[in-house]
Amino acid sequence: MKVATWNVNSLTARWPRVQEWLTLHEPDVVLVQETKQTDEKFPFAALAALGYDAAHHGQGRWNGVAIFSRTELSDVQRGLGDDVEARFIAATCRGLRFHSCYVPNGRALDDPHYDYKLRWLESLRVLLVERDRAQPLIVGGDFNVALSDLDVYDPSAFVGATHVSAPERAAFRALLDTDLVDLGRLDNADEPAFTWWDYRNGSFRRGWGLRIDYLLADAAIASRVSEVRVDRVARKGEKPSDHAPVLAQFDW
DNA sequence: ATGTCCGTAACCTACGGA
Repeated sequence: MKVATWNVNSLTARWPRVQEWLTLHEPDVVLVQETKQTDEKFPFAALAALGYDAAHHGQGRWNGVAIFSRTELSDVQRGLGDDVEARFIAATCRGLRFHSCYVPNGRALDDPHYDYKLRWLESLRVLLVERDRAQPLIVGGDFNVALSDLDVYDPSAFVGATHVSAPERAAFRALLDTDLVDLGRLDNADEPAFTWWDYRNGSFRRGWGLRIDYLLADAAIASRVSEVRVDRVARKGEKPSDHAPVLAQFDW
C-alpha cells in the first residue's frame, strides 16, 4: 500500500499538478491539506474519473483537508473537537484509520494563534490517546513544527520563531508518545528530508527548507514499511505547491 | 529578513495569510 501526505496550497490552483502526480505515482491513499475550497468546488467527479473516492472538509478561502482513496472511505469525521476551522478529517478504508491534519501555523510566539496551535495539538493528542488500539492508524499532514534542529536548514535563523519552539516540539512529541512512529525518520536518522521551502528568496534552489510534513503510524504499520521518501520533483516545475509530498510504502 | 504565491473583494490593485 502506498500512502502520501501533501499540502497542495489550493487544490484549485494545484489541480493540474495533482492530477499529473496521481497518475504518475498511483498512491492508494492521499492525505491532503490546504484545499482552500468549499465542498461545492471540490473535484469529486474528476477524482472519481481517476479512480479515487474522496472525503473533504472544506472551508473556502483558507484551510480545508481531504482524503483521496482508491477504495471506498467510511466513517468520516470532519473537524477536531469544537474547532471552527477546517483542519482535520479522518476516515477508514481497508481496515485502516487515516487522519489528515493541517495544524495551525502559530504566526508568532506572542500571537493568540500560537496558543490556538498548542491547544489544537493537545486536542489531537487526546483523540489519539482515546483511539481504538485494535485499529491500525496513520496520522499525516502539515504539522507546522520542525521536530528537531535537523529538520531546519539553519536553526540560528529560527531563534525566537514558531515551528521550532520548545512547547511546539513538546506538543508534537506528545503525539508520538501515544505510540506512533515518525515514518520520515524510520530509516533516516541523519538526512534533513525537508518537505517545505518558502516561495520567496529562491529558498528551494538554496536548500532553505523545513521538515514540517509528516506521516505517523502505529507499530503494526511501521513494522511493514519498506520505503519512505519526500518527492522533491513535485516542488519543481510550473506552479508547484510550496510543500513536497511525503510518500510511504508498506505491505498490507 | 523576506526577492512569492493564493484567494478574495473589487475592479486592472491591495490585502491577509502563509
